[in-house]
Amino acid sequence: MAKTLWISDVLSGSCTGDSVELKGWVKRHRSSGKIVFMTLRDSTGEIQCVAKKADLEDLDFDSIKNALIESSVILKGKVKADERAPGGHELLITKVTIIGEVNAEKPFPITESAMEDTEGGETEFLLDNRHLYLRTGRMTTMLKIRSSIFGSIHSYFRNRDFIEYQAPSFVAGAVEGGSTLFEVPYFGRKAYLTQSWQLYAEAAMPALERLYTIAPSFRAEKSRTRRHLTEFWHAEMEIAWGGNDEVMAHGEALVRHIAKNLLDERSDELESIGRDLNLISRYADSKYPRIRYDEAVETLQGMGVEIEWGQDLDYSKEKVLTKDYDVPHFLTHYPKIAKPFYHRPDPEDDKYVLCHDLLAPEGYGEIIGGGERTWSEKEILQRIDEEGTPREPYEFYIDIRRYGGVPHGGFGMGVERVCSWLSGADHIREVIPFPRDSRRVTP
RNA sequence: GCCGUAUUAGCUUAGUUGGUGGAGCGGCGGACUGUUAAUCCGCAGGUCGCAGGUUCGAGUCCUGCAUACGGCGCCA
Repeated sequence: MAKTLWISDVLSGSCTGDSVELKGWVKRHRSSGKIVFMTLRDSTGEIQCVAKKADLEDLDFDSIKNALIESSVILKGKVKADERAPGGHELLITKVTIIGEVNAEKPFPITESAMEDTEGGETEFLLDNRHLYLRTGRMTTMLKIRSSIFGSIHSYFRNRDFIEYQAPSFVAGAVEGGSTLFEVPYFGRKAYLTQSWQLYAEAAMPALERLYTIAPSFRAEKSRTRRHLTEFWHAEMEIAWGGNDEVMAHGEALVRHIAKNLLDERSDELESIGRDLNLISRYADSKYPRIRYDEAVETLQGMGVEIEWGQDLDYSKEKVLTKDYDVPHFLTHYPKIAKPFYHRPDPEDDKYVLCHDLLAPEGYGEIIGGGERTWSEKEILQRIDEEGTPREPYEFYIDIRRYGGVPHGGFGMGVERVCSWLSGADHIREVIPFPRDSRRVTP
């Protein structure tokens, strides 16, 4: 039963003239009485198959003529090069085996009309039928792009002697603000789903020195935007003996590595969804500029945008700011009052912290947040007290500083945000198989 | 939490100043030996989101509710 021949093999021309067996699903289908044209798809592509009544037994002819969309079939036949076939090759069918029938009373619900571009992304119907929508061309392409990006993250870090390291998903305390924690019952106590690997990564930093992960993070944000999910995949790294600049250099190199690999591995897929490859080349080859928070605020004020020093830069301001950039850029040195305690104050001016965000162009916004950590015991206690944060839940975190603290830092990258940006998706939901947001946990 | 928009057949939708809800796709039946989202003929399929109200009469006007989608704050 194992499958050894894929549609992409046939389309490449390597078996033209051969008698072959193809396994796949019926994508489309048109018949003219004594001839049937059907499009067979598998994970690698689609090919036109032709059944002529004279070439096969009546039973086989009828079964392929009546096979509904998404029926699974095994077709035997001869591969022929033919200019009239989309893709240049077709299969002349001689034998048909229907493996999984589709019932006419409940035909495949995802029709062309259901996938017509309705304003601003996917309809409720497609979201409800996500389990079936996955097998359509656009979703299949997105999943391949996503896989390439995950692979690139692993190869970037592993090629540089980073150790992959896992943190728990059940945690007792917050990384970000407490309001965005998912609370789960835990044998009579309360636990939370993790928002970030970071605090646990810092614990392993003295052991491994260079570490990374790709894992889900959970944020109970009610945000309904094209860049938010409640469950997203988080690529995070942490390095010992490094500061903000080193971490930023890794962030830039990682993103460029992802863009370059994506061009190498998935150019066809990018083009099939209408993505301009020149943009991806530019992201792969350019340096990413770095600007300080103060400069950004001045620029915005110069443009007449209402913003006061100390205020965080929200999405609308990011958009104004990134309008004139055609590559990602870093925003650094935010005011201390806008950031949590684990960001290290700048020794040259402690109004600021040593941090950075990487903002993607084309209006996609923040894809990376990172920086240097507050690494001495004295400084971390001071920062926690300044913020009015209770010490107790962070005792283990403070301990790390009590036993040979060293300068260190890291970043977190929203993998779906990167996928969404590089693929040019309208909505972050398009790049994850089963998206989770504040209103949807099904299917 | 806030603001906005929508809800008509399995899907995408039309529906005028209130007067017996139309179409395309998909499905079923038929014709057709080179189609490209094939074409042509026919058939089935609707508590117009739910509950009230106004009216001789409501898909259409009003009120409430539900659900969804879009956006904001926050963030990756």
